[in-house]
Amino acid sequence: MTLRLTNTLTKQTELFSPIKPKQVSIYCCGVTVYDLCHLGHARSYIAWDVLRRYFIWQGYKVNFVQNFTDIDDKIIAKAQQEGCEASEISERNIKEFHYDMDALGIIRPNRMPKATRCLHGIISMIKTLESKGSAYSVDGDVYFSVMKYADYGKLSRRELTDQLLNASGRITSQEKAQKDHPFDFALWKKAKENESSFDSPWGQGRPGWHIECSAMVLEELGETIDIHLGGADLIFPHHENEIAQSESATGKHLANFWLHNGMVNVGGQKMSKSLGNFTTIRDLLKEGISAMTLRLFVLQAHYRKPLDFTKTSLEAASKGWAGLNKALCLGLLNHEELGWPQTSNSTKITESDSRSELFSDYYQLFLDALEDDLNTSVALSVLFNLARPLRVIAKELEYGELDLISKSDKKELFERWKLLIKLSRVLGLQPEIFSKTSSQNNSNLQDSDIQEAINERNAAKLAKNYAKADKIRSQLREEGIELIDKPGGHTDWIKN
RNA sequence: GGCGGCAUGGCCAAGCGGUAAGGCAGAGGAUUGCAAAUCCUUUAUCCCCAGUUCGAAUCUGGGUGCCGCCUCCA
Repeated sequence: MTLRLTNTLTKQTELFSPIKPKQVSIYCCGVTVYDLCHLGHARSYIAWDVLRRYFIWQGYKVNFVQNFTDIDDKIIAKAQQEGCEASEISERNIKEFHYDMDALGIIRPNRMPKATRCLHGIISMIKTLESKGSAYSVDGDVYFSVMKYADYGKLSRRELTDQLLNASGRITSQEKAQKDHPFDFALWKKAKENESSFDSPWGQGRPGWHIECSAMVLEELGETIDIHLGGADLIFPHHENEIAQSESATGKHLANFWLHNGMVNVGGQKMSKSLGNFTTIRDLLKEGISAMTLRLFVLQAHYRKPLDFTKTSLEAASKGWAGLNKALCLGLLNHEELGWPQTSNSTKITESDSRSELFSDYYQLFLDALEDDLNTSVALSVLFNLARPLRVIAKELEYGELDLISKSDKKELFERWKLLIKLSRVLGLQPEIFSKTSSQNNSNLQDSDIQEAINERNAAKLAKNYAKADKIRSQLREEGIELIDKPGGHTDWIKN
């Protein structure tokens, strides 16, 4: 295999080779659980889900760890606002996080440690850093000394002296006074009054933001891991600081590969909580945007590039998915007519049996695309090309022209469909079977009412009373019911 | 001020030196009483200028515009 990934550390697209053969250790920076996740989070975790599915597909044993930051200023602020414990806020949002990620079809990480449950490892690492002279404490706060780490800035490629101090305007004057160097950062923060806090050798307090990841990587995966993941906005300072801490503490490289995903933009600007221009995953799902549409939307762009979120682009993805889904559903809904074996809608990703001789060129294109730094745009184009003839069949089935398809064609089509299903699964795209009488029926009409209206319209059509027929049709349309006339006088309907 | 990214058809988006994937929209066609839905066909020389090369969207230099990061951030 020849997987190539763009490594932020070297700025090169490098051949990936794991520390242990056929095994890969991955750490992914998770969310701070103070609120619902938005589309930006979805993009990040969908991209990394595809990376993980690729490894599983290729027979790797993947150990994927992703943290929950369950204690921080915003969680504390929200708890005070709601008059509850910080843990209530974080536990609630962890549940919400799982709900959204499960809905998006993201495979759950093998382990999801919480910062507040890793205090032992965190404190022990801070002590190590203190003993090595990389950290110092000031009145209950502990800081990491950036000048003690020679390679500081190697990930984000910046010279501290060239940086605008306090560009974000978020540093307090107290902090400034305590620090030896302006870029020193907190490992442990002294608790303010009435704040959730934990015991430590430095008094009551809580861990700084960066240290939890360093401690968790060490505890869960070891000193050096294969891949470290996160959003591009974490490169500096978060990942830079993580490297400084971990490498100062262990003397080893933290991660061989650093991968960063690009941001989701809105009107050219980054989607973020602080700008208030975000759309939550929950809202999108509630609006009826399907999880697979969101996956397709995200995967149509390369993971490292910015992706602009607009209503139009989402609609385009939705329609694109509808077409792909039609092909994917073919073998599940119409296997009897086609004489195909019944296939379960399994979600399993396996390498075995997915290399069909008939369509090895598609297979190869797809594999090459993913191995080229996760080029999901090209991978998707393979899927669409694979799906096209299947969509034709779906249409012919609808019109009862099945006898036009020869037996050998049916067999070949089955191979094509099987490959499509399997490759789609690597991208996490699962067929979504909708019944027209879905529970989300928001119109007041019963199925029987609709059928009655259709009968009435068909009678009008036979009498060539088209004005009446069209009136019935437009009335139904206002209720969100779209009529589909089929040959032979039969009329089907779908709900928009 | 420093570091980094991006600029491809109406919109989104691949492309990594050999003459532009894919999705959406549009147009034409099949089908239809007309529609809708569906399927088929079809639409670009790649921000500007200068260079390297037999050949550049792709490399080099110079512009222009947009965005991200510089201690909340996926």
